[in-house]
This record gives sequence, structure tokens and C-alpha cells, in this order.
Amino acid sequence: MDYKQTMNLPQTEFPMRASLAKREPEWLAFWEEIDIDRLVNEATSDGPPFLLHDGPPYANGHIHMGTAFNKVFKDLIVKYKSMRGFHSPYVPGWDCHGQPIEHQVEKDLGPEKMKTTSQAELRALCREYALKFVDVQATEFQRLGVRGDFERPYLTLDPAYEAGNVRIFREMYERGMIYKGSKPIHWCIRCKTALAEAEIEYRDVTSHSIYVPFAFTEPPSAFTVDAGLAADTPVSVLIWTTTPWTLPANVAVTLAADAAYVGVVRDGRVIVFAEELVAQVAEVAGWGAEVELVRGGDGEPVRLTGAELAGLGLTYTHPIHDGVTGVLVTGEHVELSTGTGAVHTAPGHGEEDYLMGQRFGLPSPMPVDDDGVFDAGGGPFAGLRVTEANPRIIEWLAERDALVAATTTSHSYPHCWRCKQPVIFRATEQWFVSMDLAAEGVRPLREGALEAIGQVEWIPGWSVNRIRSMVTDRPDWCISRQRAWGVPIPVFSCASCGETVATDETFDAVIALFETEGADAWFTRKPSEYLPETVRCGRCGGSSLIPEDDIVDVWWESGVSHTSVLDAREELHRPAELYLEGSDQHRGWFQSALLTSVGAYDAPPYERVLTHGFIVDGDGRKMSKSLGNVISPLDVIERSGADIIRLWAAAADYSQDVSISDEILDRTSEAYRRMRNTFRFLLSNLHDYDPSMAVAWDEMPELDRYALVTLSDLVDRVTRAYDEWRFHQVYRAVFDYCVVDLSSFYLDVLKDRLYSDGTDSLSRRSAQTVLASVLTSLVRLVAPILTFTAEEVWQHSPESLRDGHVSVQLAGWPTVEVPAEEADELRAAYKVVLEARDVVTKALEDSRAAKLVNKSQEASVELTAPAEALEVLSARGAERLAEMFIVADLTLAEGDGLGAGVAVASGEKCPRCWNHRTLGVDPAFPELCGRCAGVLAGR
RNA sequence: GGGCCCGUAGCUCAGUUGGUUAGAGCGCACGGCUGAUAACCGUGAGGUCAGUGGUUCGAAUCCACUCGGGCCCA
Repeated sequence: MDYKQTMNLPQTEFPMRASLAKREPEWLAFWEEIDIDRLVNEATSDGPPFLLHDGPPYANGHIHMGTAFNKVFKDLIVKYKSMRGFHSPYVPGWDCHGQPIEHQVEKDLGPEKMKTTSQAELRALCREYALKFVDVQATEFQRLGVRGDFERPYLTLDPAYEAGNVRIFREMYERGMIYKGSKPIHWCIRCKTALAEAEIEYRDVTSHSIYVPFAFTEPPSAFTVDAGLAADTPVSVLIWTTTPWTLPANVAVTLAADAAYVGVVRDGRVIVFAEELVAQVAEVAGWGAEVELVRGGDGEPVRLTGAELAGLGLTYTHPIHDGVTGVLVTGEHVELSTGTGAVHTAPGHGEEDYLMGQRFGLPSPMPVDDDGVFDAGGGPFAGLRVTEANPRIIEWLAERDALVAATTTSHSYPHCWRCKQPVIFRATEQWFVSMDLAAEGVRPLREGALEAIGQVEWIPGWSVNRIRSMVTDRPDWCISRQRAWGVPIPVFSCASCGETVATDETFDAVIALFETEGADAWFTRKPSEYLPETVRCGRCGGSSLIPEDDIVDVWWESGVSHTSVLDAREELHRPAELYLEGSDQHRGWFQSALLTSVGAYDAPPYERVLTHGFIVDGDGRKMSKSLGNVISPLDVIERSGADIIRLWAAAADYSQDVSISDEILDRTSEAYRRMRNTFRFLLSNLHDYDPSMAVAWDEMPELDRYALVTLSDLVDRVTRAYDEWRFHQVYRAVFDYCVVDLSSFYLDVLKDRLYSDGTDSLSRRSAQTVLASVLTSLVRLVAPILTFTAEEVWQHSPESLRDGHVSVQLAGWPTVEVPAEEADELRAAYKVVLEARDVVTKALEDSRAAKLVNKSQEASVELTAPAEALEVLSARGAERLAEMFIVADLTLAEGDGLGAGVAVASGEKCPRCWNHRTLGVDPAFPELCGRCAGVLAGR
């Protein structure tokens, strides 16, 4: 007889093979059909708010693993929070303006077409480009399972968004935090345009290399009288430069604070520079092997550190301009490998020079116009182009005996990407956010930002150190860009006197203009068309105004999303409960959002900030085309499915850099399959169950109660891990539970009861009661992570277990209540049982190796245990223990330690349940064991 | 060069305030089962805790330096 038909074998439509790449799109269609985002937001509308505000990725190109990781991360948090009942609307955003898009559009157009393209047309093309990639990325993010308001995302090019920039600018302008200053930028004199770092190509060139002594106005005594030289011995500091044309703009010489400086005696003068470089300079200058140093009374060379020298308050005669002097300062950027250790400093012509100028309050002359031609500030070189001026300046210095050496050097120098000509560093008018200056009665930004940082929760904790040190040390924020694709700096200048005009009236008008027509109108309309007639220049009363040409830094734009999005949208609010981005955003969005929020409202834009590491390869190296280690999320979706990416993301410790490799993805897929099979087993044994059959706690076999305790522990552990942002521990706990608690123990033991006991028996229904609880809890626990698979499980679950929820995302969070005191007893007792089980399985393995038994059901076990353990084990009973160890029978005895002996069971194999028992106890079923006979007899 | 951070078995992670032979799961090897079957169960082998030096009775854990890696600056 085929007893199979008489048993309750597993049945399910839930496929073992996931085929995620094929099935996931079907679930996406399902969610779209039921409008899951709206349903969740409605269901949680009365819940406490938990707003995760999306940082906008740049709308340029396809998503990569970093953006995929970030979005998946956000999605699992939003889904967890909404399942917990929080109201967590998620509005994805995109950063649409900026140089990379403009640059790409310009490249696509080509130089010829560019010439005939108006700014308005260029902006239209940029817009088209950005919107195209918003669509591309939106599709890709959704394919990853990300849920949100993709119907109505926020875009930084939306008119209302653009207007928000003006609101913040106005607040900060009126609070005295925004000023106009000058700053050196890369400038192409041929294209007459500013260049961003990304538009610079570095090439090797041969440049002039000159060593110029700057004569001190008062020779320092340390190098003269103190060393036995005449008090009026001329003393100079020797600088080195490869750009002679920047000398007219010199204002200072920067020394290395800790380096030693010495004086070389040469033709009756003293030339001071770094001791380390004496031999090098002597060679270039042709001084020969014997270099005479200024020596003190002890015969040792006179040495002063840079700090000491700068501390003397010396001034020097300007190398070019009569009657002008410069000063000595110290800075960290001074190198001692080449040059003289004394750096010619022209704040108008170099980044570091500019920073030195800021720090020491130096003037910042900039005598070069847009074409690279010296104006009157060029002194004797006025009217010359800088390139022409170089040889003339060298000649001029030589004539005045102010040239120690002139040679050439080869080094890498920035060039324009367009015309391939060398660029220059040139100070231009720019707009700045001041970190330390503000209107009367207004707290300066740095101070306010630092306090705000202290009010925010930073996760992980070290993250606060990073943002704090950055805000503490950062220079003023240059917010203007000489570009077309962006939001204008919303101010005007008076056509007659040049004064800046920015008043309540103009701001109101500009905000209204942007809201109705977008920032494009700034470039197509005349101010007279939208400004009130009453607007006048505050200085000269002029009424003709010129709109500012520059646009605002894109970091500013994304930063103001707290206003343009959180304040502007009804369903959102400021501050957000959470910002979540990669660690690079300490310099980027976290900071631009903080500074604009504190600047405008004196309050942080977020309550907490969570940062994750970067995605690197299996060896911890960054992904790059040249290393050939790039893994595309789109490929992984195609090959393995989005849930594999989601599981990988959840399993990683995001507080460090996160590795991905083929091996890691393979391991992730294996873990996925393990969990999937666990779900499949649960589903397949619940096909004939509904909650009306549920068995009460008190009626359950002890093992089932213990199983509920472990489930309850799991729910607690997982919930805590989610709440404490430790997602990899969620994964860990769930996975270990599936493998250790369920698969290798509880489910393995349960098979006999589920398959062989009476369909409607208490023992089987009790097991199913537990399995139903495990299934409906577990599927919820993993739903934020395995978003597709959880839905698939949900839809395959008996309808009676779904509580009327059309999607698992609407099913809420599980709770499993167990009596606390009894739970403690069970945990303690089963610790002993499981230890004994380990001993038994080990003994079984030994007897398998000895060819004594094969399956554990063939074994008869004698278990010995010390008195204390024996008491616990006896309390369960030998029969229950045999069931839990899946052996034929078991006897207990007291012994020194835990030990197990194995013998071949005496009974015969029951053809129905495959256990080794005494058969034929029921004459009606001579070949069956007693239990199976009872089941078939309907007892 | 500076700021912040990281480096425990092939992989992903545990290792409380320094304290017995450094743990887990996966993978791997071997075995079992064939009523979770492109599944399931068991056993086993894997680690100079990046390296060096130091503090200590005792360090994966504290300190210094070195090496390797990441982000951001320069």
C-alpha cells in the first residue's frame, strides 16, 4: 500500500527557484496597480511622523552601486518605520542644475553650434538632458524596489524649488551673512571664461623659473650687526616663481613656520632663504661649491625659523612697484623640496595665496583684465598680455640686479578643455557666505552651525567629529558660479553707480517671478518687466538695474531643500527626522543644508544624520573603470534580482566602507535561498490551516511553546536592531534563526508530527499554530529588506493569515507574546536539551562512520548526564527527547558528563512514518506502528 | 601633507568596562537522507585578531609607529 496518500505532505505553489529577475517586475506592477505608496501613507496618516528626507542624486547617467545602496538603505528604513505605524512619506529628489550637465550639453553641441546658441536655448537643452536622466534613474530606483512618490518627485529645476533659493538668500542677505568679495578662479583668457575644476586638463609645459630677492626695507640685525656685518648691509628674502607675471600682484612672502632660514653672503649683500635648499639654489645660481653663510660669534650659521623671521615684523620693497612694501607670513603649504622655502604670495592669483590673504587680511590686487592684459596695476607692464609680460619682467628684474637666477622648468600646468591653452589664476568678483560676520545682533554662522551640530544626533557617533572639524575650519563659502545652467544670484546692480540693489521689494518680485515662470525668466525678461517701478538704487537713486550674471553653487541649491521641499510640501515638515547619505556629504549636502538652515532660521534642518561608507571591491579598493572592478546594480538585478542587492545592502556594516564582489554576491544569493526555502517549508505545511484551528498556549506541547519563545526573542532582537540602526544585525538574527532555530532543529523535529499525525490532531494543529505565527512574523520582519520576496510570500500565504491586508507592506509589525516566567524556564531547560542534542548528533555521526546506522531514526540512544542536567532532561521525558533528537528511542542515565551511546534500534521501520517502532500493535494494521494505525483508524 | 574612519578564518559578522584553549553562520571537505529534493540533516578542517614596539601579572581589546585601504581637504 502506498501510505503517502494517507499523510499530510507539504503542498505549495510557492516556487523553490526565485527567478527574481523575472518575477520582481510583476510585483512592481502589482504595487502600481494597488497604488501602494498612497495606501501606506493613508494607513499611517495618524501615526507619529518619521520623515526621511531624500538627498537628491545628480541627474546625470545611470545609477551605480553607490546610489543603489543609498536608495535601498533609505527604502528599508522608510518601510520599517511605516510598518511600525510611523507616517513616513518618501519624496525622491534630483539635483538638476550644474556644470556637469551644462558641460555635457556643450560637448554634444560642439563649438560651432555653441556659438549660435543663446543662453536661453542652452538652458532648455540642459533641462531636457536633466529630465531625461531623472526618468532613467526613477525607473532604476523603482526597479530596486524603492517605494515613494515617484509621480511627484522634487526637482531642483522646478519653479517653486528655484524660488526657495531666493527665500533663503534673502534671509541670509538680510542677516548680513552674504557679501561680495573676490577670489581667484581658473580663467581662460582666450575663451574669456571661468573654468570649473572638471574643465581643466593638466599638461606638462616648460615654464620660466626665476629666483628673485626681495630687499628688506630695514635689514634685520640678526643677519647684519649681530653677525659682525655692517648695519646697512642689504638683506633680501629670496623667492622662487614660475609665473613672473604674477609679481606685480605680490603682497607677501610666505615662510614655513618650523623650517630654518639662513643668510647667504653674496657680493656684499645677504640673501635669506631655507637652509635645506642652499645647495640646490647655489647650483642653479652658479655660486660654486663654496657658499658663504652669515655666521654668528660662535661660528655657526645664523638660523631663524620661519616663525621667528616672520615675527620680526619686517617689510620688503615691492619688486615691481615703487613705494610699495610687502610683509612676511607663515603658512602650511610652503614646500622645502623645490624653490627657496619662501613663497611669493599674490592673493589675486592663487588658491593658497588667497587663503593666506584671507587669514592675514592682506590686500588682493588683481591687475589683469578678462583678456589677460595688465591694467594700470601692472605698473611698467600695463597694456601687456601676461604671456608677453613674462620675458619683459625677467629682463626688467635683471636690469635692476634683482634676479639671482633665471632658468626653465618642466611641470604640469592647467589648460582649458576647450581651447587647450594654458589658463591663469585670476581673482574675480564673487558672492560669499561669511562664516564669521553677520549683521548687528545676529549670531555669526559658524557659531550657530556649531551649536546646531550639537543638537543633532549623528550616526555613527564619530560622524559628529567630522562635520564639526569641517565647519570649524572651513573658509567662507563662495556661492557664485560663472555659468548658465542654474539659479541666478537674485540681486541687481545699479546701472549708473554699480551699487548692489537687493531689497524686500526686489526679493518679493523675484520670488514671485520664479514661482510663476521659473528662473529662466531671469535670463529672458528685463528687470523693468517684473520689478515694481518704485525700486531705486539706495545710493544714487538710479532706477535702471542690471540683474546679476552669476548663478548660485549647486550645493546651495540642494542644501535649501529643507525650504523648497520640506516647508513647501504639505505632507512634509522641517526639520526632517533623518538625512541619510554617504560620508562624502559631510562636505556636501549635510553641510550646505546645515549652513543654509542655520543661516536662515538659526536651526538645524534635521534631527539626525546617518552616514554610510563607500562601496568598494572585495579588496577594499574603490571601484573604477581602470581597475576593472566595477559592478553595476543593473547587471546584478538582471542576473540575480534586486532582492539580492537589498539583502547585500542590509547585511553590510554600513559604518565602514562596504565591499561588493562576485563572491560576496554569491554568498548573499545562497543566504537568500536558505531564507526562501524556509518560507517555502512554512507555507507548504500551512496549506490546510486557518486561525480557527489555532491551539492555545496551555494546550501546546512544550516544544511548541519553546518555539514561540524563540520567535518572540527574535522579534524583540530584530525590532531593537532596526530601532538602533543596526540593519546587518537584523539580517544576522533572521538568518541565524532560519538556519539554527528552525531548519536544523524545530522544523526538522516537526516533520514527523506534521506529516504523520492525524490531519486534525491537536499535535499537528499545535505545530501549525506555531508555524503560522512564525510565518506571519518572519515575513513582516524581512519585508523592509526582501521587499519583493516578502510580498511573494504574503500573497502565497493562506488568505486567513493575511488579516485582510492586500500587501505585506500594510500588515504592520509583529508581536509575539509569551508568559515571561515560563519563557525563562523554557530557555533554561532547552539550553540543556540542545547541549544534549549536540552530544547525541556527534555520537550518531560516529556510529554512521562505523557503518552502524545511517538515518538517526534507526538509532537507539543511551544518554548519560550529570545529576543537574539529568533532572532537566528527565522532566522532558525520554520519549519527548527521542522525538527532539529524531531517534528511535532513548534511555537516560546518570553519569559524570554528558555522553551518548548508540545502538541499532530494535524496532522495525514503519512503512508509513519511517520510524523504527514495534509494528502490528493494532491487529487491523499489522505492518504499521501504533501511532500510524491510530491515525488510519481515525482515532 | 592635513582631518575623519577602517583592517578578527575564503565571505559576512560577534567578541561587554583588557582576564580561561578568539566565536557564529555561510562557503569548503567528508558523510547521511531521498516525504523542504537544483532542497534538507550531521561531522570536520580553516585565524601569527594587518605588522612592529610599548603599557600591564595579563591585550584582538589601551598607547605609539609602520603598512594597506576609504572619504574629504591640500
